[in-house]
Amino acid sequence: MNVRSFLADGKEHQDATRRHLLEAAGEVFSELGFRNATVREICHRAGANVAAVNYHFGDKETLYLEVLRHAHHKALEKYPLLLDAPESASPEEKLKCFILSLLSRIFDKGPNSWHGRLMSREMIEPTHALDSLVQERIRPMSEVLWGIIAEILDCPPTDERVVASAFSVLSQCVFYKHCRPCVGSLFPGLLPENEKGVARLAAHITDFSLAAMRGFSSKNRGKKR
Amino acid sequence: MNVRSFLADGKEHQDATRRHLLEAAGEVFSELGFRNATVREICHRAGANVAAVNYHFGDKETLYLEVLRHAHHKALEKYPLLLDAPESASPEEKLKCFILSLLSRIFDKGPNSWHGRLMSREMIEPTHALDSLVQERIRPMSEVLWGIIAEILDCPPTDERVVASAFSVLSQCVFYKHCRPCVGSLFPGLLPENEKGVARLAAHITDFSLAAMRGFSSKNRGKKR
DNA sequence: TGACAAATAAAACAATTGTTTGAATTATTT
DNA sequence: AAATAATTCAAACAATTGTTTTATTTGTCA
Repeated sequence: MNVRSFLADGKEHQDATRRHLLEAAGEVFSELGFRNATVREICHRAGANVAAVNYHFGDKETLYLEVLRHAHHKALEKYPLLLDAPESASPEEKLKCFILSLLSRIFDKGPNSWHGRLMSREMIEPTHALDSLVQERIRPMSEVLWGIIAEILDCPPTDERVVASAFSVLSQCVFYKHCRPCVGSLFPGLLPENEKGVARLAAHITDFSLAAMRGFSSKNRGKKR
Repeated sequence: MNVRSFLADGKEHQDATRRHLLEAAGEVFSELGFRNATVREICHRAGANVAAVNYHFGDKETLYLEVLRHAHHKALEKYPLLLDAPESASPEEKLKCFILSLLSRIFDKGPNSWHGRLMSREMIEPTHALDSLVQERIRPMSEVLWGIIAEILDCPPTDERVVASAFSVLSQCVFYKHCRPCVGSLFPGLLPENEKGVARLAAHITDFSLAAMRGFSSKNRGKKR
């Protein structure tokens, strides 16, 4: 069938429709979810024929998998897990960077803003792709977070309080995305509209979580250190 | 068309198919969402003909609205906002009850377990019904929570930290439901499987949030009291 | 019991959607 | 330039789904 992907050597001007399909599909999938997105709408936005998806990707599901992979790659390329935090930074500083990076990915605007939305949607309404998404993307991210929190709590990373606290941090980050219509209807002022808003939200979540964990680790006092 | 709903006086044995449709629709809608749920599957589970939905409710969307109303009524009937907490309880105790009640509604098992799932789904993938859901159900709930947190933080209930902290509490509660497949794949031990698991999760969220807010309010020290 | 309304059932309708087909067009190679 | 492969396109197919229609059954009341 399509052999060009195996020998794409500088011929980026080729595969134009394929790339257009990936971009359009990313938008449509992130807006409507896998099942509600229609191949016709995707092809329309890509300026391609209805048969283009099946010709270039085989079927709708394979296209979706390719879109997820593409988004994963692009999102982490733009926002590394800890942004520009140096290895020597304190765990508190790293946590702040982690939260800001995650929120930035989730609330990214611009032509790639659908990356975060697609990931959020996959977490809520999982397809067959969830397993690999968790293994390749979410687990490594979680392990970084576990490491940071273990340092803050002064616990081994496998301690249940570490995992629970990590989920508490993550939950606050994804909440504003998952429940955006709800939050917007309830208290519009808290929804971040720009980079400044994202930073403000990140600051709150960081403060809240650090205060919580300081309270936790104060119970440990005397056990370690 | 159907006039029995206006004069249903003790004739509960009537409207059997109507009730069966409501129950079946609740299950199917909560499992698949509004658009992915099919009238045929609902009618099949209700043991009714395909035309039953249109005969008894007019169309699929009206059925969905009726199901939401039904679920709202039943869920709050079973789990009041603060459970059995007395009016004189401390705000910390009230917060604990609030969180346990919310989690109980979300993770309720049994024949009515779809109530919480349906609400969660409506928050994530809203239909036209979201507005009334927020006004009738979520806003009153939030105002109770704001009041509790305002007491804990010793702030006026309109303070931005109160609203942000309330969202931090809510986010932790809904996270395990919204991201259940993800959490299960990442760390299965934390997903509550029974009443005891729900209580344990509620305890963690309460501890975490109270510790966070104690840290917050300590910054206020000297300003009030 | 018989007339009338309510409820149910089977079938069909109309719209949507993923996919396939086969011809036409474009690009690449010999 | 001719031949071959790759791509695009219009049309149609097959399956699904919300809704409607029409006939039949059930229940109620005079």
